[in-house]
Amino acid sequence: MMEKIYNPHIIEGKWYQFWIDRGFFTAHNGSEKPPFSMVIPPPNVTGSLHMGHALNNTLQDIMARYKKMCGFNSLWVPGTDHAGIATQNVVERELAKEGLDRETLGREKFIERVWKWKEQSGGIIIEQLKRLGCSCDWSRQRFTLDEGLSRAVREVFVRLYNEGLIYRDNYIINWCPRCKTALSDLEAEHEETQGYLWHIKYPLADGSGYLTVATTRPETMLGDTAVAVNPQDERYSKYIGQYVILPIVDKKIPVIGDSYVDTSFGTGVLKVTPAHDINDFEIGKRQNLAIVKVIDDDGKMNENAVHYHGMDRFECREKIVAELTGKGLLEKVEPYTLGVGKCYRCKTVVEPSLSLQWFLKMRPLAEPAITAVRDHKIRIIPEMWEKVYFEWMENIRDWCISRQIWWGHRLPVWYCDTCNKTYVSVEDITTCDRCNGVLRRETDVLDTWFSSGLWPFTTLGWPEHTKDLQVFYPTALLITGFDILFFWVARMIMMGIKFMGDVPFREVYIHALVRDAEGKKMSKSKGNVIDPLLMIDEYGTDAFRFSLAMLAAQGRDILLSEERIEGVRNFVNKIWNASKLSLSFIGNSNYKEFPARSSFLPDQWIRSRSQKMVRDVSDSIEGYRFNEAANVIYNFVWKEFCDWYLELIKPNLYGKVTTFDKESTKATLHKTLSEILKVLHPFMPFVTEEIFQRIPGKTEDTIMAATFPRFDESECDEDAENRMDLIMGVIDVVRNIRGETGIAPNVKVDVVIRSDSNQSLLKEYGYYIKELAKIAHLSFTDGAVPDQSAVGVYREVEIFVPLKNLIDVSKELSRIDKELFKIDEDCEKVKQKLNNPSFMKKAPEEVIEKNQSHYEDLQKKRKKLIISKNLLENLSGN
RNA sequence: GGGCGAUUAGCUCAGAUGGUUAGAGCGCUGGUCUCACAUACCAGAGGUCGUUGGUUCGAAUCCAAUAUCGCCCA
Repeated sequence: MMEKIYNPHIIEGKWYQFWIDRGFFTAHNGSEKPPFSMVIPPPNVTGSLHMGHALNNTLQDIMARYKKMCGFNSLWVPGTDHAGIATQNVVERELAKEGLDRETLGREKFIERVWKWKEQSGGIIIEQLKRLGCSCDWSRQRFTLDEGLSRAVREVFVRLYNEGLIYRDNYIINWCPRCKTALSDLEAEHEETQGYLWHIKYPLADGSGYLTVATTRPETMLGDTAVAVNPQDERYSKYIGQYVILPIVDKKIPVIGDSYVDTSFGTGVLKVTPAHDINDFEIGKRQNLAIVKVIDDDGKMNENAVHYHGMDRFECREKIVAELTGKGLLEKVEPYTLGVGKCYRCKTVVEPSLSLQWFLKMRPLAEPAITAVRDHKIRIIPEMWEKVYFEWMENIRDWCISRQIWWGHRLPVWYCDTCNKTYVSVEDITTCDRCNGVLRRETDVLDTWFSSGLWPFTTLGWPEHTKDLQVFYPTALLITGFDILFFWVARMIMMGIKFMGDVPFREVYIHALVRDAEGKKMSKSKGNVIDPLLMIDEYGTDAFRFSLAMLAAQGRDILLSEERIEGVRNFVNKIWNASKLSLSFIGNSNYKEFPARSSFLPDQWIRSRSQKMVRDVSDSIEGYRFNEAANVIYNFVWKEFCDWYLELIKPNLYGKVTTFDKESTKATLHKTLSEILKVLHPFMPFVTEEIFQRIPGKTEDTIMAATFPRFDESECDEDAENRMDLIMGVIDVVRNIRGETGIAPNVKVDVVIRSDSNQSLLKEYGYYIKELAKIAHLSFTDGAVPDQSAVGVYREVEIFVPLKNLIDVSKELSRIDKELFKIDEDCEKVKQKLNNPSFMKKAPEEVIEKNQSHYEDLQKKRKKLIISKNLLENLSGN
């Protein structure tokens, strides 16, 4: 017995466990079937499921289940990312609560502690993915710090180093004073900030005056080693070669000429701080300038900052401005909007700082990765993102890969302090083979994204030559959000090509970001997050997933609101109830070998419609138009299947009409319901499994193993659709008249129909028209029309509803007027087209024909309405 | 500063390669507890598709400019 209201909670856990127990998620690399593989964008171990994950993994699961049902050997590899900085931050916060910090604990103990934490709470997100219904192959679950993956990372590092692509150098990097580590360029997020442009006078050394520089960061002046002007700048070129006195520090620094200087920015004089600005650093290199660091790793001023030594950099800024003002060296201050780099993990303002770090040379890796996309070895969908990809890849800069944290892959690098030799090795080493000195291992770890960049092949077993790699690499598809296009997707492409000799995936589908109903990015600080788990608890996984799919239009942000999910919850309930009714009709009959053809028009019609639904859904999924697919199903199920088909078969199956063969209808119902469930399954795994299990004669143990319906043209029947359209149209007209004239639903009306060419059809299905339109007596006429009737027209059929004492004539008249007005409007538009000689000459024939027949239909309808209007006017006049 | 995207009903959004007579959900209005479902059923109102030009027989759809909003990169 099925409940009146669908209750997801008793059902979801049950079937998920069933799928796991029966191993339905496990892919077999010995399978004969063609492979379809994806790797999950590994969520952070620290993470818990947010809307972005929910959308991302829902879409992946739709593809995984869909492809499996289409006969593919479908593999979806799950796993998590160690998320270096984020995880370390979390554990450090825990330590802080105990009054500890990692320094006092020491590296080894700290790492132990993180692992412990990971074992305890690192699995939350995996459990949440299961609640989302994800059909990941959990037997292949990986973690970026797994032994296997760690070995792969070392292997890659060593190879890249030996090829000269990895190098160690002093360069300006983004330093986070709070996380106390270097960051890559991508990890510094630029944020527009209201600041100031301070104009500071630097006196000329010869006392002949001064040059005014403009800067947004006065505290860095302490590290200035030159001022630069553009040699083309007539105002200043004469000063090149002279010296200015750096205020506060009281040091002589040269005035240099460099074409980098933008003459239109500020005063046209640039202060050059090679240790704290990337462009200044480049100038410094070109011009052989001294480099003076003034800010240390804590974000505090260092010993070079004279009397500001030890002061916080922002406090120092204020103090310097005050000092300059006092000395009369501050010319003016103007408000200025500037982009400030912030740490993507902790939002602290990053400090561009000269530092000895490890880098990966990107150009040689980027070239083939650009070509791969350009030659469509990888297709990025929507295509728009290809442009973004190219833009970034073509301007790529070397990647700072070393981090001064502890949680991560420690660089496989050893130094000999005795003879200064550097070793890079896959295996741990202890002694210097040159001088026998004791080796010291590099303390830095790698950027987390370094290991995730290897994800598509390391998860499949690389560097071992595994069967999985052979079968499942390259993966077929990657589904991810655009926020990690550079962080992750681009790097995987480069690494895949480099180490596997082939792209890591054939297609990349980039989906939008989930925002709140106001279009704002969901964030904890804004308090506008919708917790997916709460939504699942409240409305069920299926409703939640389907909502996301419905909203997942390409290239758009997804604005999610709870009302939306509620609406879909109702849809799930609709499916549940429609299935309940259908199953009660079907009973125990399994219809495995039932003849295809039914003489009952609604059967022919729904079969035809169902095929088109199947076709449209497949096409949409294949094109990653998930919203389209979801909408097609939604409309088919609710409108065509429930509102029309189920209502039409009731008289037959309840035994009120015996004209048509019941068994054919039941067979059709059986077939259509099965098709609906299968098509729906990738979107709504749970409810479809639950109902599928109740269908008599099912041949598979699980709907997961059922075959996704294939478009069957032999079931399409244009004629049946056309005839059904007429019947539905006639019913609509009667309903419309009833509604518009205010006839109560429980009051039955009489209807007279006049139709030249469709009378027999309408007579044949008269009973059904009567049922659905609440008609007492339905009769047909060839000539005379009933008095005092409302009239409606559908195609060539005239429908008369005698109103007698039922309604107000004036209401009916205004209804007709309204309709006439619309028809006249349409007529005018079409007539204009048809009267236009160029249209008639240039438009394709079928467009002209369509317009002509449309015009004729409108005219016929118009005439009929005018007649009935006159009829009513005469009557009301009497 | 460079690039990209958005602007369609009260709200949130659909509308590949131009032929639409502009759709949906929610909300709203009116009516129904009709034997699967009131998480439902039936009916209805509501839009000159941001603005201005252009291409075309024909533009929400293509082009250009402009406004507003958003994102990315520097």
